[in-house]
Amino acid sequence: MDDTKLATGLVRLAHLVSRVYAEVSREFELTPQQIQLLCVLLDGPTGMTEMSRALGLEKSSMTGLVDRAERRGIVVRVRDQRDRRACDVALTEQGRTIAHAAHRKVTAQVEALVGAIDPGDRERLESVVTGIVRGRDVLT
Amino acid sequence: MDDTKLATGLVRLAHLVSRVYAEVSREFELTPQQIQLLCVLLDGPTGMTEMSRALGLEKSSMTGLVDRAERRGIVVRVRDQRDRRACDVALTEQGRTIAHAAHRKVTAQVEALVGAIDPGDRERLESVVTGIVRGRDVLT
DNA sequence: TATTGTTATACTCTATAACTATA
DNA sequence: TATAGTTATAGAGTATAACAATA
Repeated sequence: MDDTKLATGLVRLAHLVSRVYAEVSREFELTPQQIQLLCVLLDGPTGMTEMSRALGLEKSSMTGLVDRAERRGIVVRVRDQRDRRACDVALTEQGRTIAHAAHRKVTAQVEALVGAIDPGDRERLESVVTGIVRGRDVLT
Repeated sequence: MDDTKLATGLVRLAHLVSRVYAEVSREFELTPQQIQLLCVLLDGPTGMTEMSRALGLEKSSMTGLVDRAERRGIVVRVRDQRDRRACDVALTEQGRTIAHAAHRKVTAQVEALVGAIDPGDRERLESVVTGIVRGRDVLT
């Protein structure tokens, strides 16, 4: 009974997925973090504080990340009218296009990684992975 | 038939694992990359070129990574006697201790993330995940 | 006073290009 | 010439601490 075998496998699988993420990001000439930012913005929170929590970053790190993303024209800061300390981050049109395209590519490549597996296994794996992730992550 | 559900779940899982990795690394006052380096050295290649391939890094990035790891006393460069251009990187005693401890912690936390699942499912999943990862990754 | 976000600073990570030394 | 690794450089990511503006 090796209680760590599944965990070890999942860690390795996660590394493989990270590699895919990095490769796809490069195709768009962006960093993995910038792609991640775009994907969060697709259907996640938009405030700096909320996003830094979602991404597990300090607020000051968010500032820099958004600064650089803004310089690249993929997001814009929008001042919040109700609370003038706050701001929302919004995708530009280019940002949204890249977000969707990157998501599609990553998904396709990860799917290719998984390859052909028994449909029953697929369903089991899906439900386990979904169970693990549910409520713990905002990312795409 | 949603062909992207599993892939999306795996991407999210990868992010969660990265978070676990980052948190554990912090406990040891090392970066995720340094912990990864230690884990590769536990049973992977030891030459600079081989390792850079295993980690998906440029040789020059490896140089810096190993420089900093060496400064921290967790690895040492050992000159290769047969080929005097090359060097092996070896774990120090402290490095080996940290590598094992970090691996245990990461594994335990991911295992906790997985939670209780049917033993039959677990076995199936193990073999599926192992199949996906086999031959594609050296990391722990 | 508490919260939102930024600035200043220091380190780390990474890639590209040019290089040294050895094979 | 080809290979193993380093150096130089530039940009990106991150955290901590101190700060400004607003609530």
